[in-house]
Amino acid sequence: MILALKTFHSLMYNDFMKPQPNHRQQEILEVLHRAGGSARIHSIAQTLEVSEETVRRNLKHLAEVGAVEKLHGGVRISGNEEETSFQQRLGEHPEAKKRIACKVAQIIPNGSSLFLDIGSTTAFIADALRDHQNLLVVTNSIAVAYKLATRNNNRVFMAGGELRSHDGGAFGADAMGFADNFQTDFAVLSAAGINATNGFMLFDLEEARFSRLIMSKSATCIMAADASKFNRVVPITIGDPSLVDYLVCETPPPDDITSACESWATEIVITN
Amino acid sequence: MILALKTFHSLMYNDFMKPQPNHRQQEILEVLHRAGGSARIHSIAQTLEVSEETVRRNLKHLAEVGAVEKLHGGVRISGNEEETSFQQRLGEHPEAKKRIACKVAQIIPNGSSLFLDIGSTTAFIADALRDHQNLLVVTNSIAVAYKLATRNNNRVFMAGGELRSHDGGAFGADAMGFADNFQTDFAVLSAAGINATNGFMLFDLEEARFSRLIMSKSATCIMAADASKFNRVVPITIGDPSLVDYLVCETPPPDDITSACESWATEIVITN
DNA sequence: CTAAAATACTACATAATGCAACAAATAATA
DNA sequence: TATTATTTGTTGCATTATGTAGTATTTTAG
Repeated sequence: MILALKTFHSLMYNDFMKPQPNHRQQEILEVLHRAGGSARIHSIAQTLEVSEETVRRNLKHLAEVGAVEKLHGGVRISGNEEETSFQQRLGEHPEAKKRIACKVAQIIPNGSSLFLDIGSTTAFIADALRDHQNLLVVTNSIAVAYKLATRNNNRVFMAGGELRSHDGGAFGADAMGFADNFQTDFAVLSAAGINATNGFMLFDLEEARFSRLIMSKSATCIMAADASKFNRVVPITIGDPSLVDYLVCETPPPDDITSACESWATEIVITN
Repeated sequence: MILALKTFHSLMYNDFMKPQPNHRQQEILEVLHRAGGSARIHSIAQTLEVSEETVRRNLKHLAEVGAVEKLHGGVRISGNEEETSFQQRLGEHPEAKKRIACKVAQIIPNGSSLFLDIGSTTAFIADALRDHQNLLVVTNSIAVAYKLATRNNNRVFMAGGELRSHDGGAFGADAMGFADNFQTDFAVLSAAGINATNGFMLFDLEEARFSRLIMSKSATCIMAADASKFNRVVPITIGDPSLVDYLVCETPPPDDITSACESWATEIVITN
């Protein structure tokens, strides 16, 4: 009898039930993100100190939701967004990101002070700001710093430390303390996922912490996100979405996100 | 019977079956991207710590899908061209600096730890180190950090702070304190002037201070300088020239500098 | 052109990985 | 506390990947 029940349960579980979000899955996504988008099951299991079967099971759920793609021996984050290398990420939705970046650059006047976080969209924004002058830029992204330093009388403040190998970002307590010195006109952020319930989300806890900090230390907060981010499964929320003043995207978001933005007092800016 | 089955299977597999996605292939693509789009099978195998046969097998699958093109002895990513240096070509003696940079890169083995200071020649050296692997790089130059971070499993430590607008360098007490954390195999410096009396010289006091520090904190010190630096009038001396182990230049220096180098126990390396 | 070296391919044995079922541990709930 | 739901670890077996050795091919050097 008990046996029969258990068998029935496992059938239900394996074949029909939609798995709920699970903290282990968040951990796995975070490990994947830190590893640059792909990793071996063995290494994930070792990092999380669990058995490989556990990793496989949770990966199966994530794969069903479409968050990851399973490969023999390993896994990679699905979608083209979270690709293997930073340079590669730059090439994924270039046209949408470029349009978004132009729009963001229009919002920011010459002489502004701004935080720029790390991310592929942010790198495009740095490009779009190349003709701006007298900016004061605070960033933890090597790409942003490289593009904006030594130009147009800008002052660029780069947070130091070890640069993460997959995106060239400086994180940790030192970077947070560095950013804490500043109070700027704008914070320019990017999100890996947006939904009406949780607001703006990222894959990485450190990125989320940094984003929270610079949101709180700027007068105006601009979030940049292309349409692929809408209602995407991402583990970590960035923080209070009502701190975001503008959401810049290339197509109008779904209705639930639109109405959520109204409740957050977030203005949606669409590129044309 | 079993043998027959196995043979049948391997026939099926090799000749007809579509290969499954495999994490090894993902890893190979990542290595290729990091290596700038092409690499030798031998080096891929070494990087991934697997046999060359494994690399060849997976490369065969990737080639069937059209992701890569196989060459004898190596492979390259299909269709893609990789980025090259841009801004620095406008510099003073690009061809000499490039030759010097290649020579410096030959001195530095994979897996080394090194300081790289700021300077136009140093930027070329960073380019020349693009195929090195597992480097630990400490720098205060945004250009160096940008070129070497997110490549080949390097670890890059960038000194933070305000980046000088003319060269993208981080200086000051914070940068010095940051560099003071490290002890490296090599220090790679450049000089703005060299003469027999004063040794190596720079225009900028902060640069000179930083150079002195990293000279004292490295086992081997490499000075890069093109011929235009010989017997040039420059105000600030870098420090004890006998700490410099190698002087790399593209033509032999004048006799007085050559004999001075002998007294400093500095070996002169000429590019050919 | 020829010989030597490096690279590539094949076959097979071994190792690693994936999968399903079940047992044990943990958390949630009444 | 007892019960149930959920997660995790383990085992046995099928599938896939890898290393090795032998051989063929291509490249390089002379």
